[in-house]
Amino acid sequence: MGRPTIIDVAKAAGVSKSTVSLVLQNSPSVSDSTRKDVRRAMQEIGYVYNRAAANLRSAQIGLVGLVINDLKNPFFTEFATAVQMAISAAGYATVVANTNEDPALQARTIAAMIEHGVSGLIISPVYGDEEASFGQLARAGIPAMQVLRKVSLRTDLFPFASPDYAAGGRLAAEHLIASGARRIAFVGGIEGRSVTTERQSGYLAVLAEHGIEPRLMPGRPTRAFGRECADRFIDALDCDAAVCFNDLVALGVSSGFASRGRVVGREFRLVGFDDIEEAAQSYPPLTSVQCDIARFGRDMAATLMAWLSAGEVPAPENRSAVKLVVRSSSA
Amino acid sequence: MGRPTIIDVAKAAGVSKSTVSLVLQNSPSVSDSTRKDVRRAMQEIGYVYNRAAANLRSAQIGLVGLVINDLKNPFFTEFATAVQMAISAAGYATVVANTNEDPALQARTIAAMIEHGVSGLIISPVYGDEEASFGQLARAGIPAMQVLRKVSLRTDLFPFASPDYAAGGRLAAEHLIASGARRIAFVGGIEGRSVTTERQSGYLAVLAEHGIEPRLMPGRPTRAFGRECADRFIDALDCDAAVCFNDLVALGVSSGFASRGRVVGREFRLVGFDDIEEAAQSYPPLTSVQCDIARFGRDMAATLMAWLSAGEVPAPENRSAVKLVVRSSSA
DNA sequence: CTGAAAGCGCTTACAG
DNA sequence: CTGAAAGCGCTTACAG
Repeated sequence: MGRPTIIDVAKAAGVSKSTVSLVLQNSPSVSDSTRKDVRRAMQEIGYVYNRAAANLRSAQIGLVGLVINDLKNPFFTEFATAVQMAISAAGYATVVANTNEDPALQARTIAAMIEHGVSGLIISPVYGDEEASFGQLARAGIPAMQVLRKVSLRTDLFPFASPDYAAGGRLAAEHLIASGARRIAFVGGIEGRSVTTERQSGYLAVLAEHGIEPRLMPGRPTRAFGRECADRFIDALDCDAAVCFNDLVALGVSSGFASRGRVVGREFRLVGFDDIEEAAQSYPPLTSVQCDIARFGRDMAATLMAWLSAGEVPAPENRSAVKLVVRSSSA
Repeated sequence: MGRPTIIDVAKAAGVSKSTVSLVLQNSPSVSDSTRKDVRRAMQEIGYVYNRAAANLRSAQIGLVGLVINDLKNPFFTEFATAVQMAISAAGYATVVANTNEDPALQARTIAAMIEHGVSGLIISPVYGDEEASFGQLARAGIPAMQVLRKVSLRTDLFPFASPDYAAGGRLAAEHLIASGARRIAFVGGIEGRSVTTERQSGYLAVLAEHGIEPRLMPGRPTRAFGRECADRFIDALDCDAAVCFNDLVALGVSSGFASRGRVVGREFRLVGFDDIEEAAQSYPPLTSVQCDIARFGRDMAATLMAWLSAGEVPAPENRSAVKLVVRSSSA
């Protein structure tokens, strides 16, 4: 016989199904006693609201898509959980998917989310083939924000927001120079990608101002790459400090130093980027550019909600402030 | 005018809407030329399938809920991404939510997912008030698996699966004894919780067999607690080894030792639990009980799919094999 | 304050 | 192989 419907509730309560529907929507035009009867009937027969049926008739609201390029990276995990919890607190549900840096998977994921009727999306996109993913959204006319990485240039359609990476690069480099470092490398980040370019740009600008030669060591944003670089610093390169593309690389450098019996700090100053939770917990504690990613996630959720419910289109580009948290890895 | 519907497609292609529906379902009873006409019409007018409407009429399939107690913990992150990607590969969508160890939030989350019409759920539950969460599922008759933590005892309704924690505790303790350790602590895990009890039980059994006095140091499953314990080991306690509740605690102990200028290994042997990715990358590399959580996640996805689509009810309780990965933190 | 009717975009028998 | 009709569980005007 399946789940009870509003018709079953109406029968049990002795009213019409319209009245039940009004109760469901907390309409003020239902008398208190009727409301109570209906609510009781729902309890008794175990009624559950069918949101899909409701959405079919009325405007589609209530489902938001969250598409993340690498959900296993703690920086993105923290972002995604903050967004999801804020959206859920606002009464929306979230479909989350990890696209694993795979453009084809991202395109399929977005197609599936559109079919499932999401009202809007927040996308931390993969690099590559943006047309396959963003083209569908443009045609469907679904509000979508791109965050953390600017991949589509159509920021009129897909407003972009991220922490101010360039400013973070500046802060890191200035701090190292102020601490006395002079031979400063920039470690990690895949060449040509927007986030890499931006994080490097602040570093490059500061070094140029001080007449210091930059040393770029591009590479994957992983602990493993950081460990490799630690060996290069110890065996071959003449550096006294490094700004890392992210904290994972920095933690890799730090652990590489440890495995060679050395400790980053005064002799080799190290700065990470993102300030993931682990940065403060590792030994030595890691100096890092703090993006306050949980707060950023909550802001993005609020921005999308305002877009969906009040039609407030976000600014095409928005950069949030960052700051440097100094710990003993650089002092 | 809104999005095009199958009626618009039917008009554009010059067929009835039933035929369009059959094309959508890849029914063999539509001629190839008709199918082509219909597909072309869909392209031209920018039709997108409305899955909610389809589900309303046919059996509800296609949406699976994934409810996770602490999505920021890398162990659960790795589990959740494995499940989500396997489910998505099977053509289902996933609604994911982090319940943040909050029973009330878990109950609200599950209620919302039921309203959104999930066909089934995979739940790594929070401890406490299980009736509020599982009661709804029982009444709604929705297939749901509890994984990683056994919270509801109704395993007939909510089949339970997890790695074999007790066996993991055994392996860890046996390895330490075989390596020569004699004063072995068990560090972390909140007292009385099922996972703690199980992980401790293997350790306790092995120590009893060898006539060794156990030393339980219960506590939060975090890096911070691990660091605290490192100080206690160095300053006060007479121990030569520890089995940790999870890798986070173990990494905390290891980093606590490092901050005191010492390195875990021969002088103090350390074993973690879960074998998260970081275990192999940290210094010194961490010996850990490997649960192969990604594979476990894919298995759970397959089990739920089989339940939903073929009615194969999972066994009430299932434990998957674990193994010990020995690295230098214990040798 | 409440009821009867139409409709949201699909699928599902049932004819032809 | 294709079409006309009913129905999935709601909401939305419109009467009363």
